[in-house]
Parts: sequence; structure tokens; C-alpha cells
Amino acid sequence: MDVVSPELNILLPDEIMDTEAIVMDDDPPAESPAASGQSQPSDDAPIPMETDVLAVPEIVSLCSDAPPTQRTQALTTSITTDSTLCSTTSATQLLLTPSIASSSPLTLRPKLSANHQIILNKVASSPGADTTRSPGTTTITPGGQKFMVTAIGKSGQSIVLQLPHTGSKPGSGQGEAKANPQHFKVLTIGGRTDLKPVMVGQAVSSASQISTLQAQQLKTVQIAKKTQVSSAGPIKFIITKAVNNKGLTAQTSVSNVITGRVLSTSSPVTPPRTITLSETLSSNSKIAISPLKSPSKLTMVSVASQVPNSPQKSVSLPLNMAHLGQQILVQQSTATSPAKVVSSHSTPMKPVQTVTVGGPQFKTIFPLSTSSNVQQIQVPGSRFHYVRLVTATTGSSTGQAGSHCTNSSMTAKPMVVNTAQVRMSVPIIPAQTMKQVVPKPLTSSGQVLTTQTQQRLIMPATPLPQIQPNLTNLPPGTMLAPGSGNMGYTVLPAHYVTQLQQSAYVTLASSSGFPTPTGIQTQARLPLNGLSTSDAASRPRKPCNCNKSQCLKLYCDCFANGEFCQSCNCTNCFNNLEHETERAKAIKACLDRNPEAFKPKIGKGKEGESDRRHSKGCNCKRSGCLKNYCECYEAKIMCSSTCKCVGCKNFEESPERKTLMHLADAAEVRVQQQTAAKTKLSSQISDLFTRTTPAITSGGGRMPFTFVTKEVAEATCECLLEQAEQAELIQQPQATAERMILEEFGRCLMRIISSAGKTDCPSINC
DNA sequence: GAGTTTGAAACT
DNA sequence: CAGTTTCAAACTC
Repeated sequence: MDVVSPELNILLPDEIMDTEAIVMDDDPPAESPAASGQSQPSDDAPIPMETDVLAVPEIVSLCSDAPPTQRTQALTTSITTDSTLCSTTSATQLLLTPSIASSSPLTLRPKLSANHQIILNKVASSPGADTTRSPGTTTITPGGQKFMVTAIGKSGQSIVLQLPHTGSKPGSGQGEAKANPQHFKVLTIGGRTDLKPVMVGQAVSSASQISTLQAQQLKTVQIAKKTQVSSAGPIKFIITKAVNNKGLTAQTSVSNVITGRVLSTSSPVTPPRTITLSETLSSNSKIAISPLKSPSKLTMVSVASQVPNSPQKSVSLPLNMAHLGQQILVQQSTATSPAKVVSSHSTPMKPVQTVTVGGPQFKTIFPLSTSSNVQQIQVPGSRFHYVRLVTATTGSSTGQAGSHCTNSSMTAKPMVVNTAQVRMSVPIIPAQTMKQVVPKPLTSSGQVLTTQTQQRLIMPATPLPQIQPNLTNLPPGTMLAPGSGNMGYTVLPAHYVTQLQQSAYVTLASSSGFPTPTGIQTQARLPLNGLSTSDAASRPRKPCNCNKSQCLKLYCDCFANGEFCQSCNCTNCFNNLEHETERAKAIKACLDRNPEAFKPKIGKGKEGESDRRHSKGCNCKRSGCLKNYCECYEAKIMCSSTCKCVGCKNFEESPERKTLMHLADAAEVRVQQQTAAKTKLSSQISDLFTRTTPAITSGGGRMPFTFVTKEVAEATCECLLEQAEQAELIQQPQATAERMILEEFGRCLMRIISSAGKTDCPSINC
């Protein structure tokens, strides 16, 4: 196994190796950028799983001739089969048109066109070409079986895009990949001229087959490439790099998004750039769908990042959400595989960010804020929200609509293209500030994207080379953001991220190409932990009161929910960005103790909501499981066989439980009534002000109370005092005096009311 | 609001 | 894995 540079290791988490490959077809000879934009749409041929036969291994190394000072900031990779797909931003674009004979090792030679498109032409590899590379271009074509790589974002950093071919035999998936390590296509695109040569060993498709060392050092994004039986269609990589030239700060936050995995890089004085890799498949092209643990939950997602002022930027990012919605796997496929394949659909160029999701079951809301640093993804059926960091782009970018990539005002810059099928293992707990958009039925191509701000998330990153938490089990609401230098991971709750931006949401729904069974909606709205997803999202988070745990133990609900403490009553809190190191360690410690620590305790049963049960079961002894001490009761579920409680009364036929439920229902009704009454009252008050305010300003139709000005009140008081003095002078009894005063007060009121109907300036005369 | 109870999490 | 301790939320007064 070859060794990957440490920088590369740092850049990507180990779990990337655990991803499932995406198959890409072999390509015809290189094409011009214009031609690439006119690629043919993929057909609907059945798509083999990644376990299918591997294609001929190919090695592609890409490296733009970017200035050394330029660094890749962010990466958004998307794959699409749409022929019209072309991510268009004002940024430099990289067109990758690997037309590769299936068996011939090749080197993509990046060219920088006048329009700032980097055209990667396949070059026949010479015997010694595999190791020959210019600075900034790292190409490894060992035996024509491998690809290499180039650097990416940071100095010396590289991202290896591993594109495993689908082999000649259908398969057994990862095990097969192990058996045929040569059948991987590693695509690496880098941009620095000062890149260190990165050697990429044989790609391993299965993380389980990676040695620990490999896992630590080799960061690869695997893309299974499928060989089309009929014919190898041209594969076009359209890489759009959105460059933010504005708002450069001493430290800009950058995110490398690798197919759902969030990686961010903080790089000083470097504009964040979003690179979108769109792979346009020919009609014959087929993308292997990774074997899903939960094929029925497979979801195709097309994600497009948008530059605010860009007329159009379209990206199709098929994502595969599986594993109870906690994984987003990039997949590109055509729609014939019954459960695992969703036909890719074209994404028409529109001046809106286009995000499409298709899937057998999911109707998914995808909040996107590609212009900012975060994309939030809500996965139905999961109480988590997924957050994707992407590079922030400013409105300075001017993209162009159309199938052709726009030119960039920038010269070629280091770019990183990550095309991979990666587990998106960054569950995000429903952020309380998150706005949700109800999924809307979409037209055949239509998806609606809301606007978004361009706040830039700057995440302090502390070097934590030793901490590489299992992303699949990170606390909900966690993002991993590689920091600068020898970055570690900055674990950010989505909740926190949400607060830093106005999230944009994209309504994702079924389109003609993405049938979305109604079951998806049903699943998406299943209550979790007694609350529906929407409820959970809107439920205000309770402030914790931790004192001794530093809010870094699961005792702390904030920590357990993957949130930063905010507005809490805790003391000595470390659950914040200022203590990201400690927090990361604490998370790791929790995961070490219990890999499921941050997963929902209340899981959905086989038959739906009624079967929700506590994953571990409670252990109550005194509460009878009828108090909130009991996690089952708190979650409004009944105890099950997994519980080890004593004297449990939290079962279906329990009279105590029924009584409590009735009481609870009654209380809830009262609360609702009170809430409704308050709402109504507020509405009335608001309406009152609405009606009166214009009158006040206009001077007409004033309400009586508006005439009780300070002067009027003072005059009234003088009248009352005068009346009191008179009563005192005539030595009236107190009762009579009071009566006189009240009578005078009544007269004053009458005068006020009378004056209100006549003049704007009522006068009070005693 | 202070004190008590409770059970999960953490620890041994 | 079981027993004990720690901890913070739930609960009571």
C-alpha cells in the first residue's frame, strides 16, 4: 500500500474510506468544454451496484496551475447525469472530460482555457509518465491501474478521489473491492503548484479492509466506476469553482464538502471557493449505486450550489441516504434498479439553486445555503438535520445560466474535486432556529430554493490530530470542520451553525424522475421521542444546569443533543467553541464508551410509530415508570421487554398510566386553550394597534384613550384635587368628599369623551 | 427556591 | 458485567 501524505490524511476523515463507491463509466476522448456541456443524458439502464463488475482501472491526476498562494477552500462535489448540467458560477471552472479507454492508464492534463475553465484532457500515459509530474501536478499512473492525485486546499494537502471501477463481475461489494484492488479509479484533482507528490496506494473500497494505518493516512473518496456493458459513454466532469473574492478576512472559513461529508478548512487570506463537480453521463453511462443497508430508504439528491447573483447554477448531486437517514451517500444512477436505483434527472438551468431529491421513500427537505457555508439537510425519518458546509461565495460571483460553464474572472486556482460516495454521518439535531419549508410538489424539474445569507462561519480549529471521531456516531448536530494547519476537527452543532446564518431551504420532492412514495412522507413525519420532527425542531431547548460535568458529559442534555450550551445556567461550561478541544475529546470519550451514545434512544419499531421503543430500555425502580424520571415515559412510550424496570406501570393496560394519560391530555387541552386565548388576545391587541396607529399619525378617528394625554391627565387630577379641597372647605364627611371626587372624575371622563368626538385637543375644565 | 428523589451516566 | 458513585433533571414542599 502506498503512503498518502499526512496532509491528505488530515484532510479527510477515516470514514471516507468506508464509503461506498460510485461507478462511473469510461469516457470517450476528451471533449471541449462546450462539448462537455452538451453531453448526453444518461439512459435509464439498470444500474449495477457498486459491487458490480469493476471497470478497468484508471488513474487520473489533475492539478491546475494555480498560484502557490492560492488554496483550495471548499469543495462541493456533485454528480449528475443530466446533460444540461453545468455548474455555473463566476468562479473558475474545471472541466474534466476524461475520455478514457477502459484499460488504459491515463493522465488528465489540466488546461486552463481562456474562460478559466480547466480542461482536463486525457493523455496517454507513457511508461514513465506515472511518476512524472510538474510541480502542482501530481500524477501517478502506476501500471495504468491507479490514479493520483493532487493537492487541494492547503499547502501540501491533497485529496484523493478514488474511483473504483465496477469490475467485470457483479459483486460482492466491498469484499470484491478488496479482492480487486486494482480496479479502482482514483481521481484526484488538485491545484497547488507546490503540492507534494502524493502517492496513492491501491484503493481500498472497504473501510473495513483498511488497516489502521491506512485509515489514518489514506483519505480517499471512492467512486465506483461502472463499466457499461453496452458502450462506454463519455463522462464529463464539470467542475465549477465558485470563488469568493470578497470579504477576505484574515481567516476565512472554508468547507470541503465531499459528498455529504463536511470538511472545512480554515485558510488565511484565501477566498472560499466552491467547486462543484458535475459528472454528466452519456446515455449509456451508468453509475453504480452503492449497496445500501437500507435500500428502501435510498434517496437521490441533487444539490446545486448557488451564487446569489449568479443567474443560474445547477448541480446535481445524487445522494444516497441510507442507514436510517443518517447517511448520505452520493450516488449516481439511472433508474432501473428497483430499490436502489433512482433515475437521474435533468436539472434545467434556472436562475435558482436547484436541489432535487428523488427517492423511493423520502420526500426530503433540503435546506441549502450554498452561498454561505452551510447547507442544512433535513432527513425525514430522522430527527437529525444534516449540515453541509460549503464555501461561501459572495454576490460578486456572476454565474451564467445554461449548459455551458461560465467563465471565471479568476485564473486557474487550486481546486479540489471530490467525487465520492461517502457516508454523511453528521447528524444534526433539529435546530431550534431552523426554519423548515414544507415540501412542495415539484414540477418535473422544479425545485425551489429560498434565498440565503452569506454569513461566513469561521470555526476555530484546534489541532486534534489524534481525534478522529467516528463520524457515524457523532452527536447530533455535529459538524466536523478541519482547522487550519494540522487541523483537527472542530465539532460544531448544527444548532450553532444555524444561528450563524439564515438557512435557506430547498424543497425537495419527487419529480418525474424521482418518484416519491407517500410512505416517505409518512416516515418523515413520524414522531420521535414523543415529538414529531417539526415539534422537535420547534421545541425550545431547555437550558441545562450542569455544574460539575462541564457540560461535557451525557448528563448534560445540551451535550447529549449535540448542541452547544447557550443561554444555559451551567457553570464551568466547556460545551462551546472556546473549548472545542475538550469538547471533541469528550465526544470521543463518549463514543468510546458507547458508540451509540449520540444516537436516539427511542427508535422506531418495525410497524411504525406505535412500536417505538427505547433502545436500551429503562431501569426504573421507584417511579413505576410513570414519571419523567423514566425515559420511556418521558418519551411517551410504553416500556418494553428491553426495560429492566421494577414495578413498572407504564404498560398498555395499566390503570395508573391511563389515569395519568387522561390527566396529561386534559392538561394539554388546557394549555392549548390558553395558548389559543393568548394568541387571540395578542392578535386583537395587535389589530387594535394596527388600526389605531394610522389614526394617531393621521389625526383622524382617534381612539378615546389616545386623548388621555399627559396634559389631560394632569388637568383631571387638578380637577379632582380642587373638588377635594372644596369638600374639605365645606367640611364634608370623608364619604361625601370621596363621592364628590368621584363625581368630578366622572364629569372629567365625560368631558374627555365628549372632546374626543369633537376635537383633537380635548380640554378639561373643572 | 431549597431540598429531595430519581435513574442515567460514569466509574471501579 | 455488576456494583457503586456521580450527576443533573424531576419532583416535592
